[in-house]
Amino acid sequence: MLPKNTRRSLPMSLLRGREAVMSRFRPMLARHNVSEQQWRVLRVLAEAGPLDASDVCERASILAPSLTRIIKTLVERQFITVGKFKDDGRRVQLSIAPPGSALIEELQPERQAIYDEIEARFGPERIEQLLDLLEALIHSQNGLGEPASAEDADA
Amino acid sequence: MLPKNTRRSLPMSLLRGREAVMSRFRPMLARHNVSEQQWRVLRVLAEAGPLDASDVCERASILAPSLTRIIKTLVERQFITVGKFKDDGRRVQLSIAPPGSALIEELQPERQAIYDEIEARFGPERIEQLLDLLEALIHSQNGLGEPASAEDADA
DNA sequence: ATAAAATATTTAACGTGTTAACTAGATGCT
DNA sequence: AGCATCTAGTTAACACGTTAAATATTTTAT
Repeated sequence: MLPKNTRRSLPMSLLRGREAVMSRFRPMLARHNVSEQQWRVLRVLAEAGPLDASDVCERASILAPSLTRIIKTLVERQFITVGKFKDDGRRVQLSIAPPGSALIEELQPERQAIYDEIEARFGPERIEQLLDLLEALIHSQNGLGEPASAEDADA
Repeated sequence: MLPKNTRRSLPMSLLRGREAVMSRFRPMLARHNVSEQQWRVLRVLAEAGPLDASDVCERASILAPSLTRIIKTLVERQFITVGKFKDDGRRVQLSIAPPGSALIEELQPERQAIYDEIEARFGPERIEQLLDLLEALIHSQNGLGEPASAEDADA
């Protein structure tokens, strides 16, 4: 059956849930003039080393046109560097630069504190349950509506 | 402990989860030239009758500046009507108009089908679990970081 | 080798998210 | 009444989401 009201629907609840969590982190990011998405790009590059733009898009859940803009501002602020691959002139290699790493390290304690408070209020077990459910949800809906890539077939 | 990697974190998982669900509805909305947010406003007004702008913002999880723009386009397309309250010259009353109701009714079967497929893939029980967890998450984080309104005190 | 198809990224255009500042109308205080 | 304060909504400015189209490069097929 359809969700009767607007409040108990998957899209709305996921939106509100995300907002509830992000509202904790937003002030920290704002103080350092970094957007949510810029921060995700920095973290991905810090975690997974140099990557091409497509990989960053997928890992940070950012669309390519957005990433193009983000790259521009992060390079201007010297948080990342860009280079081209020798064997493929189309691809761009993104790497985190020292100021970028420094920012991540600087914010680490505050991130920790915020995450701890969220966990304390919601409960560590429920966080795990929620993450498991979300992962299952994502996988359950994978590769529908899209032209279906090769991997999804019956491998 | 902090989420080690970018994938298993609450903000990212909530974002991906929402995207997994919304990607099913987006083609339907696109075919009718209605944005996600415009659609939420229409549904809220259809469900809860005439409301002022603040109520719509809260129910549809849309910020006031966005709603101002959305109102403009929905009025132009005659999906809603606006009026002022007699007893309070600041407030705006929003009502759904016949073309708006018609659109909602027209899309109802397709919405149903999409929701059914999501449910079939993910499982009805897990949807309920997820909605319960999200509700708990939202309530657990309520009224933090904000100046703390009167109601939140110790009522 | 060359044209066609595929891939990686960018650009464009429009709508929304987000914060801050602004306007207008309502409330409260003296 | 008159002034400060609060509240509802709008405007402004900038960044991102989203789709479609464009560009450049690589791969595939002939």
